[in-house]
Amino acid sequence: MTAEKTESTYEKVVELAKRRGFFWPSFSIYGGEAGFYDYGPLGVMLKDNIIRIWKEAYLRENALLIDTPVLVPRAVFQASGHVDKFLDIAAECDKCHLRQKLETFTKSAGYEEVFDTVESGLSFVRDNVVKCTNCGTRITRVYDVRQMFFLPDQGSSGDLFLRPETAQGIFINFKILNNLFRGKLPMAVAQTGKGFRNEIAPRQSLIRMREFNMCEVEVFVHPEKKFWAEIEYEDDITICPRSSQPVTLNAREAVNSGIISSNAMGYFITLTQQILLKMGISRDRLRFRQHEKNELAHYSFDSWDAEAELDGNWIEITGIADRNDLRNHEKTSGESMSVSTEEGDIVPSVIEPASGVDRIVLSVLMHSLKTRENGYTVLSLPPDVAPYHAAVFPLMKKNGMDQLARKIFRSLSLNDPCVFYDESGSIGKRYARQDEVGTPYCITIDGASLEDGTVTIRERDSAKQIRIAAEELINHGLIGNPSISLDKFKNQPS
RNA sequence: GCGGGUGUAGUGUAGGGGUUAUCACAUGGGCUUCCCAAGCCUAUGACCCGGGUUCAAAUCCCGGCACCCGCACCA
Repeated sequence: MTAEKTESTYEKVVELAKRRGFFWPSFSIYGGEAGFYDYGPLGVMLKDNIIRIWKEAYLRENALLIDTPVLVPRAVFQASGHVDKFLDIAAECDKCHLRQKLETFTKSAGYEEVFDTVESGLSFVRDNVVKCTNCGTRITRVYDVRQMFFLPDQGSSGDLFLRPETAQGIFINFKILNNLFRGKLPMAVAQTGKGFRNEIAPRQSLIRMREFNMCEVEVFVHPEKKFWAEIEYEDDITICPRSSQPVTLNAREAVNSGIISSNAMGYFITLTQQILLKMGISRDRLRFRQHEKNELAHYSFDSWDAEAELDGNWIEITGIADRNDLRNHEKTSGESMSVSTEEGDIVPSVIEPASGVDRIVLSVLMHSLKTRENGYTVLSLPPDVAPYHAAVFPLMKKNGMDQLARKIFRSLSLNDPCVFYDESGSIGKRYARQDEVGTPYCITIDGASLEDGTVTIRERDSAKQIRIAAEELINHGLIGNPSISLDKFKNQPS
């Protein structure tokens, strides 16, 4: 009676995540709350590594970092358009209580209207007969579903909202930041932090959460040129332009041929690909897709999503949007957002690469999950993304091997705290436990170590090992140490 | 939000009105073991929550919550 079921990669990762401590549903002793997940010990380390890689990549672009509040007064999201546009106009059938977007009702009745406000929706259903798609009753009840959480009247000037994106914290500080940057353009400002969206139907663990981690950069460029820097990279990118077939080419070609609209857009699409690959996303399971016109957010007029393939579905993990927020804030606040250039005063345009950290964490785990021929699981994470860079084991807990192993562990962890010590169970069990959480190297102290100070170091993916002086590892570290590069393991026996 | 399915140790599961609630793996301790989840001994650990039916509910019914699938949604 048990149906034949192949476990999806998603299910394997969720099971592994709970069992080994990457992430699990929050608040579970009180029944849980949909859309919230806790990061466990290994998950925090993995997530922090992913954020670090992102941050380092943008520091190399001379980006400025900033950290602004999660709670934001109404005026900011009034100006950005979120208060008015970041909501769904919904309707409920009085008889069968079917609730869905008003537009879903009106479209199936043959109308093309789009609704921005409850008032426009109400007057439409007064003037036109719109029937329930389920039971045929006339629709009269229209209401709005806000996608921002908010705390009514908690601020000194009224309502406080939990930010749905970190970006506004950068825009409203534009003048201060640009002064710190000595008035130059182009300029990039980066922020990492939490965002909140009141998802109606949170799903798929880390993919759609109501509280989530984001990494956002606002790149301020000259509005006509939209130029950041020469695109030096020749990397092939899989590109899906709006309403046409996917092509593979590098960003410079794509910009020159007009497939990608600006230098800055092309530059940051390439940079995004490089960052995602470094984090452990698979090249052949990554593509960049341009938004259809009707898909664009209210603030954006061109947008490309980096999408990762997960169990056959393409999921957005980063969005690169062309937006124009400074003008809104200039208009609403009365503060000038213009910058003096040789061609006169201009209000910069914004190119925004924005990443969902949690979705990247899940994608990296799913893309890294491998199964050995013997059925055991290996997480093939990039060494500097893995929670632990190495594990140290005494081959056996006797003859002083454990004392020496602990000593070597101590020395290693002075320079690199991401090292794990384990002396329990058989050696094979310890290797397998580390494989499953992606630890790239296992260092074993054996009988010979006691004689000459060498240890064996086993590489995760090949399960092969070489012998090396412990001092070499202690002095030169684990990540990027050429004496333990992958080719050193190639010709070793299994 | 809608419809359907599922909820039993850390994980995966068996059972299905009265059981000391099955099994495996994992986990702790011990023995053994000089390199890949080995073996032996031993210990800990579970019926999602609330209400109802019943002499008796983990089991049946209702409600809630969570997860999964489909639809809708995804600024």
